[in-house]
Amino acid sequence: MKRITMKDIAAELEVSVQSVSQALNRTGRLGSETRRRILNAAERLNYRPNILARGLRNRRSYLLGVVFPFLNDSFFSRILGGIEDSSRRFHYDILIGNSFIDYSRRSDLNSLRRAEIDVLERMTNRGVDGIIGTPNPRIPGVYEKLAADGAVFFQLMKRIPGLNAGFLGVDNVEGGRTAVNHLISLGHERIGFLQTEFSDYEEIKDRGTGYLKALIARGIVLDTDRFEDPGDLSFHGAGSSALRLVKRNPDMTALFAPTDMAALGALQALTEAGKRIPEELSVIGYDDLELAAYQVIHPLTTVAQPKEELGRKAFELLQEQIETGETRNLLMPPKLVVRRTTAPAG
Amino acid sequence: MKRITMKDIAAELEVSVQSVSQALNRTGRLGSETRRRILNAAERLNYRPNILARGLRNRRSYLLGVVFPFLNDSFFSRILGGIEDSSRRFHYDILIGNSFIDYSRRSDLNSLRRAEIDVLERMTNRGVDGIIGTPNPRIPGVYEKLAADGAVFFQLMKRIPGLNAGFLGVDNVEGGRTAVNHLISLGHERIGFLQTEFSDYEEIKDRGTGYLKALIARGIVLDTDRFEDPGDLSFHGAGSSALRLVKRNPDMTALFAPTDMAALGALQALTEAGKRIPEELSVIGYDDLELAAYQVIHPLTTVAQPKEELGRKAFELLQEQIETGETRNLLMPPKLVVRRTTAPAG
DNA sequence: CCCCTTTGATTTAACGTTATATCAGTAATA
DNA sequence: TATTACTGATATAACGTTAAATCAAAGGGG
Repeated sequence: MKRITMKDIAAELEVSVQSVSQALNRTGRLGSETRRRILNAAERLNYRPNILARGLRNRRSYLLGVVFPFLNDSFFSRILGGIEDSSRRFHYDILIGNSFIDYSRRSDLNSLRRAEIDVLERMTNRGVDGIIGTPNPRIPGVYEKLAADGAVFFQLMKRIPGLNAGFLGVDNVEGGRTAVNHLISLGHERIGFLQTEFSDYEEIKDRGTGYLKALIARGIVLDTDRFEDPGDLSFHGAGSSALRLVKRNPDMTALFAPTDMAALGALQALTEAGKRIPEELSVIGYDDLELAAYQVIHPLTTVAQPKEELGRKAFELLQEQIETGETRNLLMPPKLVVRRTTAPAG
Repeated sequence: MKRITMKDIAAELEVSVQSVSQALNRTGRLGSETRRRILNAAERLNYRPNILARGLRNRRSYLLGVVFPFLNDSFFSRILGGIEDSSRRFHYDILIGNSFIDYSRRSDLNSLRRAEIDVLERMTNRGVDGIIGTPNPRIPGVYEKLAADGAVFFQLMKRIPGLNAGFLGVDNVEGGRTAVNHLISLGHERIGFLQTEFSDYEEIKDRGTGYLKALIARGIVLDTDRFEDPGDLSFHGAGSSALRLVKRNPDMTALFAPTDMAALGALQALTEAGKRIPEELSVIGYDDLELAAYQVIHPLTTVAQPKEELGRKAFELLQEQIETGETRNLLMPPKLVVRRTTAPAG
């Protein structure tokens, strides 16, 4: 079944194609009677605009690219949901792509670079008005080209130093401080931190900075070197780290794990080692994954990042950037969610 | 910075635009020397094809629509990852949309219908070659129009009765049977089932059918009415259901929860009620959400649906449908994942 | 009654690409 | 040498839409 075009409507009513366009878009000055007839015919013939053609002509596609390292990740997919939620209202459609950023496996940078460029090029070739993405800071020189390809880029969560593009993230230093302040306010002083061993996990480093700042601000004297353990922060890696920390610091009463996954790994390992939580050791995580909320034995106290809100906000900022050309940077506050892995120090 | 078009290359080399097109696409018959010069210039000037224009001309967009009830859902986002994985290789891009718009508000069928139609229309207006989606069977008459709008539709996970469109799902009866057979093989006979109270959860009903069939096949005599409890299968609802079941059947030694979320709710409620799992009661779930794998105390035995594989396969089938016009239905086998919530009956 | 403005509509051209037809020149065939 | 067949390139038109220019007719003011 052939799709109805403006041409068809024009032929049907013996008016010009332009009149049809004007009636449908309420531009120009068309007699109300003619407009009515055209609108009627469009309805009757089930006319649907061809957005490709419109985009070609207008050099404005109302298409948005969204590039995340992973799509099959609960964290990013919730952000995506937020973006979709907003963009729909403004008649933007979303083209998705993942860039395969893979920190843990240390896949070679060149192929990552290729993959990332490839996704972006495919999007710009489609004429996207803009791209929201979480860039890989280890791969420089990828996003700089974007502007040349006519697309506006907006950075979400991660940021390329010196790149002239908007950015929205969460204040990780503040988040770390919030987590540790919570522990301190419960009476804890000897607080451990699961540090990352990878130098480019900037969010984790920042959360560690927040940890230190919270301690200093409260005047807590601590050999933090002894209370930090650099591991890989995977479920199992974090478990090992936590055990090492506990062994090294028998007097430790609380632990700050900078990701929920790490917190779960720690919980698992510690529980199996016989530690009672939170009676003997308080644990706090970071991210508020859905994983965390449904822990059967240990609903996890954590710091929440407003995922849907991040997506919505990112879209607003991108849109603004498209309209005005101005780039804005913004930090949203994280939020503490108290569940059942933390308790006053005995 | 203006994007380079074929026109620009043509002007630069003083050849026709058509020659440029032929060189780039290896169509027609162009002298190898001319072709070389054009390819060189394209490279040098950083030419990028305009896929909108190509799509307009070719009436083939290499665009795919993906419509799920939710985007911010770990289950669907993993499927999406699979689709993306495949489609990328064939130079398809993916337009996403979610059909269950008002998840916060309690929405009536009519607005759901509007939302679903809206998403689909936006996609067809973009000239997508096809749409992969999980339709809402409670809303008939939505997808029938799609063909008229020139788009191929492929059903994933859920199916509209009588709709002439391909379908890919998981065999839920078989899955239910697999789960219960596992319990039976561990020596359990008095096995409970968390039934749904909603009549249109066909997957759950099917899993229940599998439950019954497994019992019959092994010659187990059971008052299944007494061992089923129809609840809402949410985390908390499943918890209440599980408690009711246990109270009503003190001799019950195993429980089949037809979703992981329900299983977690049951675990939570049962554990709090003092039930030791799996010593006193075996529990098996369904879905293999990431939630399940990381249960600290109770890593969950479950039936896994191959999510990424589903996505990939769905794409293959859709592509085939685009190429040949033939629609295929397919059922993939679910897979048992044994973890720590099941043990031999004491 | 003529000029000017307004109203309502059409014509033209363009967005970037590509299928089809065409054309000029050369080589092969009769 | 005239005819045919190929080779390498170009010209034309079209996909569906819309901005800008144009045009015809009607109304208004002096």
